[in-house]
Amino acid sequence: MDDCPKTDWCSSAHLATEVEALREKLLEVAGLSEIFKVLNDETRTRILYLLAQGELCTCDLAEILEMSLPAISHHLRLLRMARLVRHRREGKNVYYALDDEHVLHIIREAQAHFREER
Amino acid sequence: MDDCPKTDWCSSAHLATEVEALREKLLEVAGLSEIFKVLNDETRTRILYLLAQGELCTCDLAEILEMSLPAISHHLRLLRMARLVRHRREGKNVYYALDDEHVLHIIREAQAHFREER
DNA sequence: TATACGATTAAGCAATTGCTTAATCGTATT
DNA sequence: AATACGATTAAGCAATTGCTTAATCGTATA
Repeated sequence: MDDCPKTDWCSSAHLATEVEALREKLLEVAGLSEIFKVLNDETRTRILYLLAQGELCTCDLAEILEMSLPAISHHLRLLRMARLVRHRREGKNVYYALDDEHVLHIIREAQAHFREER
Repeated sequence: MDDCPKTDWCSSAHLATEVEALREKLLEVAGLSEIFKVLNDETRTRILYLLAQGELCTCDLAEILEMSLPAISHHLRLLRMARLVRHRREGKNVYYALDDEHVLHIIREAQAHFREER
Protein backbone atom coordinates (compact mmCIF):
# COMPACT_ATOMS: atom_id res chain seq x y z
CA MET A 1 0.00 0.00 0.00
CA ASP A 2 2.64 2.48 1.03
CA ASP A 3 5.31 1.19 -1.28
CA CYS A 4 3.25 2.49 -4.19
CA PRO A 5 5.23 5.40 -5.68
CA LYS A 6 2.71 7.99 -4.65
CA THR A 7 2.27 11.37 -6.14
CA ASP A 8 -1.05 12.96 -5.53
CA TRP A 9 -3.82 10.99 -7.10
CA CYS A 10 -2.80 11.33 -10.74
CA SER A 11 -6.19 11.25 -12.37
CA SER A 12 -7.99 14.35 -11.18
CA ALA A 13 -11.30 13.00 -12.38
CA HIS A 14 -11.30 10.38 -9.63
CA LEU A 15 -11.51 10.79 -5.89
CA ALA A 16 -10.12 8.67 -3.14
CA THR A 17 -13.60 7.48 -2.28
CA GLU A 18 -14.00 6.07 -5.76
CA VAL A 19 -10.78 4.17 -5.32
CA GLU A 20 -12.22 2.47 -2.29
CA ALA A 21 -15.45 1.70 -4.11
CA LEU A 22 -13.52 0.10 -6.97
CA ARG A 23 -11.42 -1.92 -4.56
CA GLU A 24 -14.57 -3.30 -2.99
CA LYS A 25 -15.89 -4.12 -6.42
CA LEU A 26 -12.82 -6.26 -6.90
CA LEU A 27 -13.98 -8.61 -4.18
CA GLU A 28 -16.45 -9.92 -6.73
CA VAL A 29 -13.66 -11.49 -8.76
CA ALA A 30 -11.58 -12.67 -5.82
CA GLY A 31 -10.45 -16.25 -6.22
CA LEU A 32 -11.79 -16.48 -9.74
CA SER A 33 -8.37 -17.30 -11.10
CA GLU A 34 -8.66 -20.67 -9.40
CA ILE A 35 -10.83 -21.87 -12.27
CA PHE A 36 -8.81 -20.03 -14.92
CA LYS A 37 -5.62 -21.63 -13.62
CA VAL A 38 -7.15 -24.96 -14.47
CA LEU A 39 -8.20 -23.90 -17.95
CA ASN A 40 -4.90 -22.13 -18.53
CA ASP A 41 -3.32 -25.37 -19.64
CA GLU A 42 -4.57 -26.49 -23.03
CA THR A 43 -4.23 -30.16 -22.15
CA ARG A 44 -6.65 -29.76 -19.26
CA THR A 45 -9.16 -27.92 -21.41
CA ARG A 46 -8.90 -30.75 -23.92
CA ILE A 47 -9.42 -33.35 -21.21
CA LEU A 48 -12.51 -31.56 -19.94
CA TYR A 49 -13.87 -31.27 -23.46
CA LEU A 50 -13.29 -34.96 -24.07
CA LEU A 51 -14.99 -35.95 -20.84
CA ALA A 52 -17.93 -33.79 -21.83
CA GLN A 53 -18.47 -36.28 -24.65
CA GLY A 54 -18.47 -39.21 -22.26
CA GLU A 55 -16.59 -41.18 -19.65
CA LEU A 56 -12.99 -42.14 -20.39
CA CYS A 57 -10.23 -43.89 -18.46
CA THR A 58 -6.76 -42.50 -17.89
CA CYS A 59 -5.36 -44.77 -20.54
CA ASP A 60 -7.94 -43.63 -23.09
CA LEU A 61 -7.01 -40.02 -22.52
CA ALA A 62 -3.32 -40.79 -22.88
CA GLU A 63 -4.05 -42.55 -26.15
CA ILE A 64 -6.24 -39.82 -27.60
CA LEU A 65 -4.02 -36.95 -26.50
CA GLU A 66 -0.84 -38.85 -27.35
CA MET A 67 0.75 -38.16 -24.01
CA SER A 68 2.34 -40.27 -21.28
CA LEU A 69 0.29 -41.78 -18.49
CA PRO A 70 2.05 -39.83 -15.72
CA ALA A 71 1.47 -36.57 -17.56
CA ILE A 72 -2.24 -37.27 -17.94
CA SER A 73 -2.48 -38.52 -14.38
CA HIS A 74 -0.91 -35.32 -13.17
CA HIS A 75 -3.51 -33.22 -14.96
CA LEU A 76 -6.35 -35.41 -13.73
CA ARG A 77 -5.13 -34.90 -10.20
CA LEU A 78 -5.49 -31.14 -10.59
CA LEU A 79 -8.92 -31.54 -12.14
CA ARG A 80 -9.94 -33.76 -9.25
CA MET A 81 -8.76 -31.23 -6.70
CA ALA A 82 -10.72 -28.54 -8.49
CA ARG A 83 -13.75 -30.84 -8.30
CA LEU A 84 -14.27 -30.58 -12.02
CA VAL A 85 -14.19 -34.35 -12.59
CA ARG A 86 -15.27 -37.42 -10.71
CA HIS A 87 -13.63 -40.83 -10.98
CA ARG A 88 -14.63 -44.41 -10.44
CA ARG A 89 -12.53 -47.56 -10.44
CA GLU A 90 -13.50 -50.50 -12.62
CA GLY A 91 -11.01 -53.31 -12.31
CA LYS A 92 -7.59 -52.01 -13.25
CA ASN A 93 -8.94 -48.93 -14.96
CA VAL A 94 -10.02 -45.65 -13.46
CA TYR A 95 -12.76 -43.88 -15.38
CA TYR A 96 -13.18 -40.16 -15.29
CA ALA A 97 -16.25 -38.08 -16.06
CA LEU A 98 -17.12 -34.41 -16.08
CA ASP A 99 -18.58 -33.31 -12.76
CA ASP A 100 -19.29 -29.66 -13.40
CA GLU A 101 -21.62 -27.91 -15.80
CA HIS A 102 -20.26 -24.41 -15.34
CA VAL A 103 -16.84 -25.21 -16.68
CA LEU A 104 -18.44 -26.28 -19.94
CA HIS A 105 -20.34 -23.00 -20.09
CA ILE A 106 -17.08 -21.14 -19.63
CA ILE A 107 -15.49 -23.11 -22.44
CA ARG A 108 -18.46 -22.43 -24.71
CA GLU A 109 -18.27 -18.73 -23.94
CA ALA A 110 -14.61 -18.77 -24.89
CA GLN A 111 -15.52 -20.53 -28.13
CA ALA A 112 -18.01 -17.77 -28.88
CA HIS A 113 -15.25 -15.27 -28.29
CA PHE A 114 -13.10 -16.74 -31.01
CA ARG A 115 -15.97 -17.37 -33.40
CA GLU A 116 -16.94 -13.72 -33.53
CA GLU A 117 -13.90 -11.72 -32.54
CA ARG A 118 -11.37 -13.33 -34.83
CA MET B 1 2.17 -40.58 -31.58
CA ASP B 2 4.35 -43.65 -31.63
CA ASP B 3 6.12 -42.88 -28.39
CA CYS B 4 2.86 -43.57 -26.59
CA PRO B 5 3.44 -46.76 -24.58
CA LYS B 6 1.03 -48.81 -26.62
CA THR B 7 -0.64 -51.93 -25.51
CA ASP B 8 -3.72 -52.84 -27.42
CA TRP B 9 -6.37 -50.18 -27.01
CA CYS B 10 -6.91 -50.52 -23.29
CA SER B 11 -10.59 -49.69 -23.13
CA SER B 12 -12.33 -52.39 -25.04
CA ALA B 13 -15.49 -50.33 -25.20
CA HIS B 14 -13.88 -47.90 -27.63
CA LEU B 15 -12.67 -48.44 -31.16
CA ALA B 16 -9.88 -46.76 -33.04
CA THR B 17 -12.41 -44.95 -35.16
CA GLU B 18 -13.84 -43.31 -32.06
CA VAL B 19 -10.40 -42.13 -31.10
CA GLU B 20 -10.14 -40.31 -34.40
CA ALA B 21 -13.59 -38.82 -33.96
CA LEU B 22 -12.67 -37.51 -30.52
CA ARG B 23 -9.43 -36.08 -31.83
CA GLU B 24 -11.35 -34.17 -34.46
CA LYS B 25 -13.72 -32.94 -31.79
CA LEU B 26 -10.71 -31.45 -30.04
CA LEU B 27 -10.20 -29.04 -32.91
CA GLU B 28 -13.16 -27.14 -31.50
CA VAL B 29 -11.15 -26.09 -28.48
CA ALA B 30 -7.87 -25.47 -30.28
CA GLY B 31 -6.29 -22.18 -29.33
CA LEU B 32 -8.83 -21.52 -26.62
CA SER B 33 -6.14 -21.38 -23.97
CA GLU B 34 -5.03 -18.10 -25.53
CA ILE B 35 -7.85 -16.35 -23.69
CA PHE B 36 -7.48 -18.45 -20.56
CA LYS B 37 -3.78 -17.60 -20.40
CA VAL B 38 -4.80 -13.98 -20.08
CA LEU B 39 -7.33 -14.66 -17.35
CA ASN B 40 -4.96 -17.04 -15.60
CA ASP B 41 -3.32 -14.13 -13.83
CA GLU B 42 -5.55 -12.65 -11.14
CA THR B 43 -4.15 -9.16 -11.65
CA ARG B 44 -5.26 -9.18 -15.29
CA THR B 45 -8.73 -10.39 -14.38
CA ARG B 46 -8.92 -7.56 -11.86
CA ILE B 47 -7.78 -5.02 -14.44
CA LEU B 48 -10.41 -6.20 -16.89
CA TYR B 49 -13.07 -6.08 -14.22
CA LEU B 50 -12.06 -2.55 -13.25
CA LEU B 51 -12.10 -1.37 -16.85
CA ALA B 52 -15.57 -2.86 -17.20
CA GLN B 53 -16.67 -0.20 -14.70
CA GLY B 54 -15.12 2.59 -16.78
CA GLU B 55 -12.01 4.02 -18.35
CA LEU B 56 -8.87 4.26 -16.21
CA CYS B 57 -5.29 5.34 -16.82
CA THR B 58 -2.24 3.24 -16.02
CA CYS B 59 -1.57 5.30 -12.94
CA ASP B 60 -5.11 4.81 -11.65
CA LEU B 61 -4.80 1.07 -11.98
CA ALA B 62 -1.47 1.10 -10.17
CA GLU B 63 -3.06 3.07 -7.35
CA ILE B 64 -6.15 0.92 -7.01
CA LEU B 65 -4.31 -2.38 -7.28
CA GLU B 66 -1.40 -1.15 -5.17
CA MET B 67 1.20 -2.28 -7.66
CA SER B 68 4.11 -0.63 -9.43
CA LEU B 69 3.66 1.15 -12.74
CA PRO B 70 5.96 -1.23 -14.65
CA ALA B 71 4.07 -4.22 -13.34
CA ILE B 72 0.74 -2.76 -14.43
CA SER B 73 2.16 -1.65 -17.74
CA HIS B 74 3.41 -5.14 -18.37
CA HIS B 75 -0.05 -6.61 -17.85
CA LEU B 76 -1.66 -3.93 -20.00
CA ARG B 77 0.71 -4.82 -22.77
CA LEU B 78 -0.51 -8.42 -22.72
CA LEU B 79 -4.14 -7.27 -22.63
CA ARG B 80 -3.45 -5.01 -25.62
CA MET B 81 -1.89 -7.84 -27.58
CA ALA B 82 -4.90 -9.99 -26.82
CA ARG B 83 -7.08 -7.14 -28.09
CA LEU B 84 -9.06 -7.12 -24.90
CA VAL B 85 -8.46 -3.44 -24.18
CA ARG B 86 -8.06 -0.29 -26.22
CA HIS B 87 -6.00 2.71 -25.18
CA ARG B 88 -5.96 6.39 -25.89
CA ARG B 89 -3.44 9.06 -24.94
CA GLU B 90 -4.59 12.22 -23.20
CA GLY B 91 -1.67 14.47 -22.38
CA LYS B 92 0.76 12.57 -20.21
CA ASN B 93 -1.75 9.89 -19.30
CA VAL B 94 -2.79 6.83 -21.24
CA TYR B 95 -6.34 5.72 -20.64
CA TYR B 96 -7.44 2.13 -21.06
CA ALA B 97 -10.91 0.76 -21.65
CA LEU B 98 -12.44 -2.64 -22.14
CA ASP B 99 -12.66 -3.57 -25.80
CA ASP B 100 -14.28 -6.97 -25.65
CA GLU B 101 -17.68 -8.10 -24.46
CA HIS B 102 -16.99 -11.81 -24.48
CA VAL B 103 -14.30 -11.70 -21.88
CA LEU B 104 -16.80 -10.17 -19.47
CA HIS B 105 -19.23 -12.98 -20.21
CA ILE B 106 -16.50 -15.47 -19.44
CA ILE B 107 -15.80 -13.76 -16.14
CA ARG B 108 -19.49 -13.72 -15.25
CA GLU B 109 -19.75 -17.41 -16.06
CA ALA B 110 -16.86 -18.09 -13.73
CA GLN B 111 -18.58 -16.07 -11.05
CA ALA B 112 -21.68 -18.20 -11.45
CA HIS B 113 -19.49 -21.25 -11.03
CA PHE B 114 -18.33 -20.15 -7.61
CA ARG B 115 -21.71 -18.82 -6.52
CA GLU B 116 -23.39 -22.19 -6.96
CA GLU B 117 -20.71 -24.83 -6.76
CA ARG B 118 -18.97 -23.71 -3.60
C1' DT C 1 14.61 24.57 -24.45
C1' DA C 2 14.97 22.53 -20.08
C1' DT C 3 12.55 20.10 -16.57
C1' DA C 4 8.93 17.10 -14.76
C1' DC C 5 6.19 13.23 -14.90
C1' DG C 6 3.34 9.42 -16.71
C1' DA C 7 4.24 5.43 -19.34
C1' DT C 8 6.90 1.92 -21.45
C1' DT C 9 10.77 -1.05 -22.16
C1' DA C 10 14.99 -3.80 -20.88
C1' DA C 11 17.59 -6.87 -18.09
C1' DG C 12 17.77 -9.94 -14.47
C1' DC C 13 15.92 -12.76 -10.76
C1' DA C 14 12.71 -15.84 -8.06
C1' DA C 15 8.80 -18.71 -8.22
C1' DT C 16 5.79 -21.67 -10.68
C1' DT C 17 4.67 -25.17 -13.91
C1' DG C 18 4.56 -29.23 -16.85
C1' DC C 19 7.15 -32.72 -18.39
C1' DT C 20 10.40 -36.87 -17.91
C1' DT C 21 12.05 -41.24 -15.77
C1' DA C 22 11.82 -44.33 -12.02
C1' DA C 23 9.55 -46.28 -8.24
C1' DT C 24 5.26 -47.68 -5.92
C1' DC C 25 0.34 -48.90 -5.36
C1' DG C 26 -3.97 -51.54 -6.44
C1' DT C 27 -6.49 -54.88 -8.75
C1' DA C 28 -7.06 -58.92 -11.68
C1' DT C 29 -5.38 -63.07 -13.64
C1' DT C 30 -2.67 -67.28 -13.92
C1' DA D 1 1.21 -66.58 -4.20
C1' DA D 2 3.29 -64.66 -8.25
C1' DT D 3 2.91 -61.95 -12.24
C1' DA D 4 0.95 -58.35 -15.19
C1' DC D 5 -0.77 -54.00 -15.98
C1' DG D 6 -3.25 -49.63 -15.30
C1' DA D 7 -2.68 -45.77 -12.37
C1' DT D 8 -0.43 -42.78 -9.27
C1' DT D 9 3.37 -40.62 -6.96
C1' DA D 10 8.22 -38.83 -6.37
C1' DA D 11 12.26 -36.49 -7.78
C1' DG D 12 14.46 -33.68 -10.90
C1' DC D 13 14.84 -30.72 -14.92
C1' DA D 14 13.64 -27.17 -18.53
C1' DA D 15 10.67 -23.56 -19.79
C1' DT D 16 7.61 -19.95 -18.59
C1' DT D 17 6.06 -16.17 -15.90
C1' DG D 18 5.63 -12.04 -13.08
C1' DC D 19 8.06 -9.09 -10.53
C1' DT D 20 12.01 -5.73 -9.50
C1' DT D 21 15.21 -1.85 -10.63
C1' DA D 22 17.10 1.07 -14.00
C1' DA D 23 16.94 3.29 -18.28
C1' DT D 24 14.29 5.42 -22.03
C1' DC D 25 10.34 7.58 -24.44
C1' DG D 26 6.60 11.09 -25.03
C1' DT D 27 4.10 15.00 -23.79
C1' DA D 28 3.21 19.16 -21.14
C1' DT D 29 4.74 23.05 -18.59
C1' DA D 30 7.95 26.52 -16.57
